[in-house]
Amino acid sequence: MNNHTESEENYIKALYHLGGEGAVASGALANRVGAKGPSATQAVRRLASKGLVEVIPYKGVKLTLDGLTLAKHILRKHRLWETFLVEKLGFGWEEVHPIAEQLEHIQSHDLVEKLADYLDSPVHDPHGDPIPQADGRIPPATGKPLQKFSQGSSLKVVRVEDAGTDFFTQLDLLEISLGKEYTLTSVSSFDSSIQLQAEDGESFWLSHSMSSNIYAISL
Amino acid sequence: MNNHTESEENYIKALYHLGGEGAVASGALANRVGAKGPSATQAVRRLASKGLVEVIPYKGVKLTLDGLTLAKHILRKHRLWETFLVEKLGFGWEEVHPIAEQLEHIQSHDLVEKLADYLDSPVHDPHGDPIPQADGRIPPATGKPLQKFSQGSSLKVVRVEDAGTDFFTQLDLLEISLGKEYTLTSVSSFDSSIQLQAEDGESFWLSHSMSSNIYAISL
DNA sequence: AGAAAGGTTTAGTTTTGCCTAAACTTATTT
DNA sequence: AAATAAGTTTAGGCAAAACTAAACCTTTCT
Repeated sequence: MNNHTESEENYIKALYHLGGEGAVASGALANRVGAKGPSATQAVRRLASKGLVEVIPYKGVKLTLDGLTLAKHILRKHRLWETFLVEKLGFGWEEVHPIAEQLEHIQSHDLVEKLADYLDSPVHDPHGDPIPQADGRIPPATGKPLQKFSQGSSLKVVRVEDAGTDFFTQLDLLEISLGKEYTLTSVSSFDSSIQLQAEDGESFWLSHSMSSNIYAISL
Repeated sequence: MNNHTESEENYIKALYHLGGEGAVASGALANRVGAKGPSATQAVRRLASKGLVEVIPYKGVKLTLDGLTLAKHILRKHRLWETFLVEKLGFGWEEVHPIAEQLEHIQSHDLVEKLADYLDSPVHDPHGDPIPQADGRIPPATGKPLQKFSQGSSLKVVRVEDAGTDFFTQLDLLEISLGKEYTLTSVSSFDSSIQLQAEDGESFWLSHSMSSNIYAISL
């Protein structure tokens, strides 16, 4: 009951991302894993026979408790590896996802815990996403999107959504990174773009599509 | 031509271990990868169609140049990961092999080179085995087995064969590790066991089966 | 040289995991 | 309420990778 294929783990992960503890349509699932409908239906049957999901035909698929536990464990590994890649090996945050997708399937309880220790038991990964802990608990996701802040507020960037390579490149260009602090100096009522002022006084504009993927807490 | 399955890589690795650049019988190959004869025959056909091996039916299988390059690259990854697991994560040298067998299949050129940098471009892994370099060159395997040394010689342990968990446990018990220096004080002509004296003056006996798996250089 | 032994390959089956095309359910629209 | 659209599942293939049983080369022994 401890032995899962990479494909199975990918479906479990997708299910968790799409629905959490709730039900997911097979089409959406197929889409997420990059497969066609029938492949998902079939995969889901295999998962059901292992007790990892519950299916109501034509309605949706839902993780069981076992499936949920597995999903969180895989996510834990994924985010620990991402942390390792950025913190220790010096990768940029846009590069780590595909590599962590491979590393998350490595099976060794010892390895995961030794890696976590080595990284000083991190609670957030390089994107600011919470890392599920060994006991299955998940730290709360912090921050709210930038455009939820009102003009004049001081804020600290704590998380960014994984919105593709171009998004990350743009972040790097603007020298935005986790922990940086800004003041929201202006909000355009025309296109919802916002203006941030950095601590050094420099200020710049951010499009709506940029700011909606950047999360911050107010200071 | 850059995309290989885990199974394929395992056959390539086995081929390299068994025969290096020379030919290997399909039975021995099957044995090494833990499969039956027909599975090996079939796998070898797949490899041949990708240009990684040359087959002479009923005679043997041989790595092509491409196959050899791939084999060395996998071995490089394997030994770099073993080094990481021991040096950075604090694993014992008897624990790392099965984990490295999984990690060696991770595909990312960047990852391998960043890992090597992070480990300060090591030339030997935790067992003293040479790590193939990025250009494909392999540092010479150093040392000769302990029983090749004559009484009275001073030596330094530089390599141990992977002779199973019990062997490593025994090494740990005797506090033998790479880099340690000893004087060979005595050789039994009866059972070929030998006596070593450590730098602190402590001396102990080693059976033939222990000493034949320990390699050293003379000082 | 002929026969037995040993190892290798072929033949046919199984499981995972993907695909396309066709059938079937559910939801929406008129 | 019937028809159509949209989404889901079944049916039937295909490739990788393993297996057993049977056929086939090689080598070795008498």
